[in-house]
Amino acid sequence: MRTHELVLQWIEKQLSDGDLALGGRLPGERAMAEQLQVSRTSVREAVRILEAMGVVRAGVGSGKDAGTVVIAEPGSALGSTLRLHVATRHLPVADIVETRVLLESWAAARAKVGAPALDEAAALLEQMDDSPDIETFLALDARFHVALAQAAGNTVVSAMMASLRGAIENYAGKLTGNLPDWKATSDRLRAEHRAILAAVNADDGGRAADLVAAHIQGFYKEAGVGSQASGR
Amino acid sequence: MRTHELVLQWIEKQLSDGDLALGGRLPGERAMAEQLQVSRTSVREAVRILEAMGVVRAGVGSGKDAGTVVIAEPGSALGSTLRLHVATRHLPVADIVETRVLLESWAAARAKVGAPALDEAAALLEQMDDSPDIETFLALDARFHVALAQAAGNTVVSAMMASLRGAIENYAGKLTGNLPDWKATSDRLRAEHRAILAAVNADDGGRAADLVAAHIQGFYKEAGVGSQASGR
DNA sequence: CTTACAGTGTGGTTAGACCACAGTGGTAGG
DNA sequence: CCTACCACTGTGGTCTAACCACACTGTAAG
Repeated sequence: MRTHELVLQWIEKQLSDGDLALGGRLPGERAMAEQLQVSRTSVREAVRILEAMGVVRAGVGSGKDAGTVVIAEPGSALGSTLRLHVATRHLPVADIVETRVLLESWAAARAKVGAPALDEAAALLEQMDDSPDIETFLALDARFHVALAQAAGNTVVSAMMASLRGAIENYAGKLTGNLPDWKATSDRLRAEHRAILAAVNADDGGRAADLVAAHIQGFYKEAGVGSQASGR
Repeated sequence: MRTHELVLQWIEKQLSDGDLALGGRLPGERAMAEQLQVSRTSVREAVRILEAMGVVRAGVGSGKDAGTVVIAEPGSALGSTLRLHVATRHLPVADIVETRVLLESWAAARAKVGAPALDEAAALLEQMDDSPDIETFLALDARFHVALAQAAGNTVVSAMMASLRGAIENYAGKLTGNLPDWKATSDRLRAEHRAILAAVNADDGGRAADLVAAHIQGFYKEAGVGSQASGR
């Protein structure tokens, strides 16, 4: 077994045993190295991996943002991983879109009326009305979809949904260039968002799921991603 | 931007541009360091991250298994990430099981009759008949479920399903200790497997999906993971 | 022709040094 | 007394240079 894996095991055990909790701080790299009798390099490699997994965040200096602290951001981490695999052509964009439809439809159908995330989603829609800028619109759109997914109350589905979105974020941005009329498209997307949210709030899960599926597929279809789409 | 991120960007660009393909070899660590004008340490941190993502595999020595080669194993990588997050108590096991049911049901419903993966699944069932050993049985069971998921033809769903399974593999192993009668349980699981496969081969997707959902939920319920189950 | 072995290039690991950064606390100047 | 400055301390970030184990390759000895 390689040295940095030993460090990983040790840290994972600390987490499992509850000796290290969310928001907690890892010992300094030098301290860990001495404690485990390994070099600081090996400790750093382990920390790097955990950072890539969204399990910790490393900060220099001193004070509240300093040191290596335990966080919980599986979404961005999974997103980076998927993005890389898309780059290797092993994961077709079409499969990602299809999976997104699957997860988001399920989440829309299961969304709990009254969930705080739904209020956030509504607020985001208001902001989108005043955002003609494409970048801003897409950023808010992403947050809207994540909020919707969170309303279903399954953290794993939320994380995966966010990661799928993140994996093809750049890709989606480029696709807007294919659109003939951005204003018309964004108006339509806005209307669809409101319809989806209304269906969810009316506790009509089936309708909400159908609307979400059509919403996502419609965008990629208009932008030129068919079911046989090639990567990039 | 940190140095190792620069290296990551460079490698990702090589992948995106097609200069580096699946099965391809990265330049040696020393060569990359010189080419990018960074230290070998930073190159190694980048490689570690890619390795954790299942994008590359590093091997010592020389010859076929040596060097750092591009692979595509998102499943195990995502699984490790999820497992760590389960350790932080941020991802409840119940959510993982629920997501597994969602993905596998979908895959069972979409499985293409005649897919090679179905033949493999059938062969695995034969092997399971001769495997009274719990460990062997569970390993084959995992492969059976993955094969079933692959028959739907969506690489992202396959990878995620495999990762979910992997994330709670140890957990599932411990759960078998809760079972009153392993032989009875395994006989039932075997029968359910055959029923699922039969439904898929009969192109009865709806029935296959229902059977899969009941199969997975049944196991965890019998082993003591309720919908409100706590992690570990 | 076979065998043994030095050579070469790979990743794996280590030690030690220096840097930038951000709080902390003492101190000199107002 | 108060304020502004600045050295101090501990954090992660980076780099260099060396050595190791490994696995193949080519060559030389038998």
